[in-house]
Amino acid sequence: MNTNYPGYEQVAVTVDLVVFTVNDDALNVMLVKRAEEPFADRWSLPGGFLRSSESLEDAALRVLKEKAGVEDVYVEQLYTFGDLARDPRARVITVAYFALIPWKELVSSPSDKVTDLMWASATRLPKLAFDHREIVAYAVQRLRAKAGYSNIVYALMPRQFRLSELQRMYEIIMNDKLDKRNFRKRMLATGLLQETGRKDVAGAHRPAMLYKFKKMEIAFLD
Amino acid sequence: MNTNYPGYEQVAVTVDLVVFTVNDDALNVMLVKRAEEPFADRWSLPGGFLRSSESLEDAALRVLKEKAGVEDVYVEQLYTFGDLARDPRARVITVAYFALIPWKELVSSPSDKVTDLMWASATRLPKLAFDHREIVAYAVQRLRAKAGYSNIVYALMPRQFRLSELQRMYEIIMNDKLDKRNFRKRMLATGLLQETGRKDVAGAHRPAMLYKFKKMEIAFLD
DNA sequence: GTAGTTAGTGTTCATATTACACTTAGTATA
DNA sequence: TATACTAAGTGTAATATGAACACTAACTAC
Repeated sequence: MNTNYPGYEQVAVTVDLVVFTVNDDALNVMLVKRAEEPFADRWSLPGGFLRSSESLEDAALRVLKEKAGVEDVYVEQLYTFGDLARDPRARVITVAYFALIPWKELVSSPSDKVTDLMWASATRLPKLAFDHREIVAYAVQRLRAKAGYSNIVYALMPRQFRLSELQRMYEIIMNDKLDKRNFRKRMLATGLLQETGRKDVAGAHRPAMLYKFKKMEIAFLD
Repeated sequence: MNTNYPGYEQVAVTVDLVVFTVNDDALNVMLVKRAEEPFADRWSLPGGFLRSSESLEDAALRVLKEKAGVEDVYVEQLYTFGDLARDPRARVITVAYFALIPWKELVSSPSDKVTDLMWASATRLPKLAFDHREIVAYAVQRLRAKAGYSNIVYALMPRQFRLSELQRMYEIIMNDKLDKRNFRKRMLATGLLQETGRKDVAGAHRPAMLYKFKKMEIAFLD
């Protein structure tokens, strides 16, 4: 790079991802096992160095594709962590992103090739490398806040779903029980849901109407 | 730095500040005139390169002290901008912060020495260097959102103030007119305000009670 | 055909938000 | 010293919002 700038000192930049999915009644975070020092063999967030030929967002999408094998999912910049001691070897700042992926998109993805990958409950994380525990905590906080005032939860749902599944999603993320009637009233009042006309016939009980989102955009509510 | 890391490529990191103050019935942003290329003589946000010996937050505070001559003001990380083309000379990503400073703290500060400095209305900015216009727009959006659900506006107020001044501050930031009675009811209901017992006697009218904040911390409301 | 399971539906009550107009306490000046 | 001027300060009624709450419907399994 051009080093004409005065005051320039070398700092490395990485991009780390907090990839959320909901499965097994829990909010799960994607972790990868580090192969190299520092923190070899320790679980960590998927990430990588920013290349000089790609934007931050491009880097985040690249990591997401490499590690999770997915594209076209919800990604948002979270925060930039730059404490001096966060990497014991060198000065590295990391731009953290978070991503939301419906579980169904993951089981069909080619990420099975990656062996040193796990999904850990966001509330029961193993020891993580660097300051990644702090990054996850921040991401959970952001996700909960946004679930409260936007329809961001959409990004975790499959294409069609029962209202009870949508309610369960909210309950898992917010870690709270919701009233069925009030929930349905509120959701339908947004005008963002559409009946598909199809019913799901799973189980020994009354079939449920399947819904989908009219648009996939994330919007502020109220 | 240690370059053992695989995949590392050189990227420079700067910190830029969107410093807000309210004066003259307008939300103003601090601008400095660039001395050097690129964008020499163009107005820009105050900023500087991240030094390898300081954290991101330290860098933001350093810039704030150098350019605005203030310490102990509200500072919050805004967003990190990293498009490829944002700096025509080299690959530079910038971690943007925004700061809130009561106007009264500025007039008494030694920043008068800095000559190439101006305060521009956030809605009537001159042409800015780099992608700084976009950064300001993002900061305004964040400030407005936070004014709606937190007491962040406190950070723009002097130590003592009339309720009508506080109302005016909200009106300027939100660009909206508020009802006097409802505003006072709501503010007093938060329990965060305290009468000082002193009245301000400015002008040919009934004197107003002066209030102060019980704590300076920024809190979420409701 | 009976038991089991989830889907689906309205109303009431409490709380929060909005709209709205007059009196009070001071200064300036005729 | 009375009158005009200005901003401070105050309450209530109407409306909208959010919370609590229980039964019937539709299907499968046995």
